[in-house]
Amino acid sequence: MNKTRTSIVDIAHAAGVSKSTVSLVLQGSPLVNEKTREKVNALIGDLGYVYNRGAANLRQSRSKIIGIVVNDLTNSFFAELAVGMDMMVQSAGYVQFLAHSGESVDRQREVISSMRENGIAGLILSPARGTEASDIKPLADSGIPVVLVVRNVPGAKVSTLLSDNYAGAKAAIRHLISLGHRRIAFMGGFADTAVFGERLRGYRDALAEANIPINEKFVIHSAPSRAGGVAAVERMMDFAERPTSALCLNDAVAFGVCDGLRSNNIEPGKGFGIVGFDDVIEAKTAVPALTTVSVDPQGMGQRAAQLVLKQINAGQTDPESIVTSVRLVVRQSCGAPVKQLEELA
Amino acid sequence: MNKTRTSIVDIAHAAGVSKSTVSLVLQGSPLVNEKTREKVNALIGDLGYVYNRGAANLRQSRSKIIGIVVNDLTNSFFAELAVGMDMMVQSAGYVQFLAHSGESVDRQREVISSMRENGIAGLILSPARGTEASDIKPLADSGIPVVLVVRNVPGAKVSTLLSDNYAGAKAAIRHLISLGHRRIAFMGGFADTAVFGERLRGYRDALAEANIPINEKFVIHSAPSRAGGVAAVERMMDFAERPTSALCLNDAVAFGVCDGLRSNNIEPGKGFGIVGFDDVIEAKTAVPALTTVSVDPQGMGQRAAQLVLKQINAGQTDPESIVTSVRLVVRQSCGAPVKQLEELA
DNA sequence: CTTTTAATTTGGAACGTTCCAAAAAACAAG
DNA sequence: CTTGTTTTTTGGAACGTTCCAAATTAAAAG
Repeated sequence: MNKTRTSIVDIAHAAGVSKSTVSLVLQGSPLVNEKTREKVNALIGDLGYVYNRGAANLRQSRSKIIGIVVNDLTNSFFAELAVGMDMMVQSAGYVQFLAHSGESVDRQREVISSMRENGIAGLILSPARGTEASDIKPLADSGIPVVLVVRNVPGAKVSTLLSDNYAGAKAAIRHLISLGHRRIAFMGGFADTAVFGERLRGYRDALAEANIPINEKFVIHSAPSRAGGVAAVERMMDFAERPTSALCLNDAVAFGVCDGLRSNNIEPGKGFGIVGFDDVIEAKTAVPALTTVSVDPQGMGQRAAQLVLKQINAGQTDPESIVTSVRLVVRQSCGAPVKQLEELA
Repeated sequence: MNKTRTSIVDIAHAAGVSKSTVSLVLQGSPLVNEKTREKVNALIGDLGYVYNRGAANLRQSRSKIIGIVVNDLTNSFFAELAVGMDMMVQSAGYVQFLAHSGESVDRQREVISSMRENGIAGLILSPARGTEASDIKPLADSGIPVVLVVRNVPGAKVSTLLSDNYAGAKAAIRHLISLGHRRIAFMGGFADTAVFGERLRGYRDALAEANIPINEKFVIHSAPSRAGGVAAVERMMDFAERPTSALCLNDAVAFGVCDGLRSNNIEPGKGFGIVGFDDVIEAKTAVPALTTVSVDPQGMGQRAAQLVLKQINAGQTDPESIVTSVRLVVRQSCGAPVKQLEELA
């Protein structure tokens, strides 16, 4: 109903002080006298004043807004990542523009440029497939800290926070080998992402280490989703010599593989060993509980937020590359007894 | 590297025109001469100018920012809801503050007040459990359109967009009855939410309609999550006379129920009929594919965004209450042949 | 070449803050 | 009562836009 929002000068007028004093009160300055502070604070409540952070941002030419762009919010791994960031960002007194690129680089470009116009202080980006260094260059050049999470972008000179995909995959394969498996597949994903490449490399190296020859047919490409997991199993059923177990690109694929096996009357975890990757929240409660490489997306989100906040506060700093460690959580789906392996650095 | 961001007056100076003219160009006004427009646009590219939307917002005292608060992003129903909103919001040229309240009203309050300080033009809220009318009153009073989605808040005089929980539950139960079930449970959820109440009411009425007496033991409360579904089954296994099927509060619970049945060696969809609610993306590909009441969260998100955008553009309008229709999607988990029932109003 | 009309351009105030240098007030010491 | 010190308060400029009324320029008409 108010024609015009009440401002700092309205309360200054009501309190019989200057707008500067009110401003001082607002920022909790120790310079102001206790009595005037009280008077002003009372008026703030009474007149229903709401602080205009936009005006402050303009004057100070810095904002308390962090941009977050996530490639796929409907994937629970990324949703949890976003939640982790959200926690950190909020508790640092910032707000976030959180957008979903849906794996579209065009969309991502639009969103980033819009965030830029709105004056973000930093950006956390979980890049869409196909993102190029040029997509983030202008931002970084203008001095806005950028942190890349989960996926890297070749050639980008910004900070990154990636999980140790190589070590995780290697640990998973070693475990399957220790259970006696020799015909081990790698399911899900396409060759165009760094994540896929690193995990596959871990798979290959672990097999080589155990002197198990690699059967290229056992690397089964498919969409990195639940449906992709089903598809991969269908493909596998045609093989003359079938694998006895599989490492999946991520948990979504692993669940799909379980589904696919069931519709072929194979009991996941009994007739076939499955290891996922990511340790999404449902991994624990699924039946069979999923053996998986735990990445702790929420924790990763928090670290990413901390990193960008640190860079914002420090002014410009050199890009930092962090690889977060990962651990294999052994549950039922690989057919092993339940126990937690210790953290592997 | 730039000490100071280049502004409208910098390019005005470079182009030898006034800042007003540049402003006109920026807003695509037809008043400006084609040649000057070109000159200005060229300079904008060359000098790497980026529009400062914050300054514009300040001057115009309206923004292009929409606040979205979601109670639980890690639940894929809400994640998809958010994605639907995101699409609509972006394509209308707005950006969004998207925050996750984690079902905490305190958190939600903080987040809303922070959004208010940052000058949102409208708010879409999927409220945390326990939200009260007073939590949104100040916003609504100051003329900012608010749209409540999925859950209602008693006493709040704002627009709402809810799905037809009652009709959906009723349709689901009728279907189970038509398949010959008589002992039907209702699993998941607690009595303190409106959604639970409405779905339960549909359950009761459908049973009453068929003259099936209601066994209060068959309403099994539990957390509205996958783990809650497992827990509900455990509870059920102790019953002397067990249900033969269940309507679950939502799909997450339904998946949990499948898990729980399997660990008791009951095959979901064969030994026990299950119907979910929401139709999340995995419902289709799960094994068995989940029979569920489809709510189309993404579509709902879009409609919510449209509604709030409409209200923003229309200035202040009266609150509007929309109930979105819902349809039963019959898949495998209830043991029926696959077919789609038509939309029920 | 003047007048009228239409097309373009332009200062400057305003939006709600912060920040600075400086003024005012309060207090203490001589 | 001065003077010096400390505490508190204060105008006014600035941030980067938009918007208005008015000025300037170009085109058309006479």
